[in-house]
Amino acid sequence: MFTVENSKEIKSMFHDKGFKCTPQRLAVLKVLQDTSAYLSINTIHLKVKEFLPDTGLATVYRSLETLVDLNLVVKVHLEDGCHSYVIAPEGHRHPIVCTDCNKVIEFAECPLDDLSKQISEDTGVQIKTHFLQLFGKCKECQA
Amino acid sequence: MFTVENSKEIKSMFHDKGFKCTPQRLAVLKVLQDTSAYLSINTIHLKVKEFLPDTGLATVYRSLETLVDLNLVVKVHLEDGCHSYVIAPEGHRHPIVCTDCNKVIEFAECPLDDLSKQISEDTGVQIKTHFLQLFGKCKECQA
DNA sequence: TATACAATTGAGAAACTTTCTCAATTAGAG
DNA sequence: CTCTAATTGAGAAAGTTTCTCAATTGTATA
Repeated sequence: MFTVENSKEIKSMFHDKGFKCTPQRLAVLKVLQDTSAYLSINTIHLKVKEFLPDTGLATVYRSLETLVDLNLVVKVHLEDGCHSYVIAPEGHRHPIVCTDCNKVIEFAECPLDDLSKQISEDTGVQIKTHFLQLFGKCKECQA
Repeated sequence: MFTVENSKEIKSMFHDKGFKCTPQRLAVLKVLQDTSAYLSINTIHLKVKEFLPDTGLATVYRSLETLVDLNLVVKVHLEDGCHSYVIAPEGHRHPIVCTDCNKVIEFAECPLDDLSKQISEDTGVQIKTHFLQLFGKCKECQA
């Protein structure tokens, strides 16, 4: 059977929410853990089938939904096209996406935390969440 | 025939890029101008057909592509689901989307302009663009 | 104003993405 | 080990987006 790193922790995360810890779900998680880049559903499906050849596409959709629910994975938007997924960053961070290789680099600061209160006062809108992605060219792709 | 506000300016924007100024394209633009909320393709199609009943769905797709190319319209992502459109804000601004009524409120400051250089230095990534949306509850929906 | 041409349109087909259905399987509690 | 409910795979169905092509239309030019 197939395992991911820290599988005990992950197992209890599944159980805490009443989800079963299935090989398919772990495979989807592992694929994303091993990549740290935005992957489309189809790419994830292909990579999962290297481990578990019988995995159906619908299961990949369902597994991703579950993993997002557990905050282990984030659903993201690329500039053209939607519905890609990446392993969730720890804490409150935002990704920089390399437009050449799709790799994700995180940066620590969130400039919105301070600004949100200011904006709430200025506009009267109760700010609840925000969505921020940066796009650029990573070191390797510059070379 | 159907006109939008500032139609001369808009007409020359089309011509400058070699696009024709068609009633369908103006209708799509007008629908978005009159709403200032994120609208899905289907909603836009319905509203356009109130003016031009024969407009096909494919034309709405194509018109939106053209309007995005002209920077008159922005393609955006809502929290669940994709591919909605809104009239482009002037200058470099980001939207606050009301999660109750989908209305868009803009705020002037872009916190990323200053931060981008800092992040480029820290991470070695050449930051090219960024994507930022805030979500909250607008004044009216709070009442 | 009339003409010619290339861009645009509508309609439906086609491609692609996502969700649903259901019988068979399986994880996990007892 | 057994039982049960959750999960799975497969394909159908639904939904979204793009493509094709003949007919139409905006506009540059005369």
